[in-house]
Amino acid sequence: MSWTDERIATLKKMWEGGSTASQIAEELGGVSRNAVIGKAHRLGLKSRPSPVKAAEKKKAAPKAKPAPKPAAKKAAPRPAPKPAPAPAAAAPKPAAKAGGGTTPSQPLPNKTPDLPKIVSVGPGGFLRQGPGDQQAPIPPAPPRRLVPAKPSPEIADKTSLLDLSDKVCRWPMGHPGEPDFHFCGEAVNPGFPYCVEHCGRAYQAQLPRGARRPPPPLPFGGPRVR
DNA sequence: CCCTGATTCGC
DNA sequence: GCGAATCAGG
Repeated sequence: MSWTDERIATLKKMWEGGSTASQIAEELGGVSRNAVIGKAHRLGLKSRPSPVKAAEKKKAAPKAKPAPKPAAKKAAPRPAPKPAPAPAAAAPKPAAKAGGGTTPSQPLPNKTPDLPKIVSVGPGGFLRQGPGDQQAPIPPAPPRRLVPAKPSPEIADKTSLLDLSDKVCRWPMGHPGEPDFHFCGEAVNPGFPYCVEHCGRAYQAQLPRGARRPPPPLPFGGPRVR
């Protein structure tokens, strides 16, 4: 397998999107995890949130030891300070985006007006919720599943790879290389590469290793059928 | 052991 | 440039 333009683009997108090298390799197909990593480095992409060096514990605890930070053993001075945006995710704006397929049969008691059941706060500043209320509070939109609202008119107004900027959501829709592949294009959640809705999908609490569910974690609408 | 990314080095 | 082997860490 050779690194075509599309494959490189996919690699970049997924790498920046936070996918692991294994997931990227699986999506691309025909390449190993090492190949992805090697290529990523050759492309100039550099270490994003890697579980290995997740020694980032920002806590207001009375820790009198700011860590002396010893020099790296090998010649690899990777100054990845990781600013950590930490936006005020306390008030997720309930964008009443009635995308055609609303379900009016949802009375939504709203007995507890402002009382989000938040268990803890994730690393990126996102709210980590209990298992029961998965994505309930964030998107007010009812359970919608693949709305055929816009079947396949044109790719005219779709956000292509070239239309990406810091202001629009970079969430990929469809598979790269396919005619209708595009990106979300919505206004981004400030400080993040995705819109609010996709931030909710991109930044989820990592479940235990053994209990990962294959279907939801990644974009691209699921694994490609080969 | 599993996983992760980083780096090396022969090709 | 490529990627398997290896390294290093959680």
